[in-house]
Amino acid sequence: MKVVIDEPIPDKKQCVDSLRNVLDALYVLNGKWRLALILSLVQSSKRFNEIQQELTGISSKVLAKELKDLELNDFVVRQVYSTIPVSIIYEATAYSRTLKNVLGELSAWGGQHRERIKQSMRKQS
Amino acid sequence: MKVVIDEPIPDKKQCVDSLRNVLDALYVLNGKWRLALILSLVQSSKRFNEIQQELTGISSKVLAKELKDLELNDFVVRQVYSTIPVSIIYEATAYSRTLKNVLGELSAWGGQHRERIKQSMRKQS
DNA sequence: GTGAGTAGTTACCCGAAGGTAAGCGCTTAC
DNA sequence: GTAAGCGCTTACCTTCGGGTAACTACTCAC
Repeated sequence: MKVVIDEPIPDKKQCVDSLRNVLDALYVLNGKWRLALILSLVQSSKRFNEIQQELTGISSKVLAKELKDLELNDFVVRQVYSTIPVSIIYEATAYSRTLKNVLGELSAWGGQHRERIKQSMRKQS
Repeated sequence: MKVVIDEPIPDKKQCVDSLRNVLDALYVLNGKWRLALILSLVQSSKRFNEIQQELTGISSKVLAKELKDLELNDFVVRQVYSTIPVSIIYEATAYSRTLKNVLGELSAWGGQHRERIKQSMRKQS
């Protein structure tokens, strides 16, 4: 590891790296519903219609597409249980659960963000 | 079958709340460049062209639009310094810095996600 | 005055994301 | 047999995020 003195900002490399990491993460996680869908399934496995009820507003078309994508990328498993009639349950994989901290922080931030918005609404009126 | 305590999952409310929080957070933070742009400016204030070089691939049009959006939402301040010629510096606000944990977790996850992808590439070849 | 740099704006275009609505194959309930 | 629920699929359409490229207005250096 050679240290080069002509780097004005000391930890520039770290900055560039973390930027790249975030860009890479966004590449997979980007989308209106994706992270929320993962969170929903991490909280508990669900069937198609249950998810659709929880994520109010998502259309069946988009949900089906998102589930397929997430299955391909190993975030979700589609389990078919041979009950009568068959139950189709979507389950989060262990890999989805590596997003636990991300989702936790995002939820915390989202909560305080909503509070902030409420405050600024009050001021305006 | 109706159980008297008709909440089967003990902390269901928490689940629904965190889901709503994530949805609310995504509403503001969603977009291909948004979070990366915020991170870049949290790391250090920059001028227009510097940002464009760091976020390789972003067009001037999209960058200008994103900066305007972020300024409106109080994530970024556009500072004009009357040097000769004037320097226009974009700075992250304190509110951007409340995203520190989110960005940290996202970066950490992005890093290990890239490793994982590399592994699976190797297996396939 | 010519070229380069800064900080954008404008016009045009494309593709993907996402919404709407309808339908399908299956089964169970009435 | 008819309706209703489940798990989707299909066709259609709209919106918008985003890319390209050209251009502007200003200043400085040569």
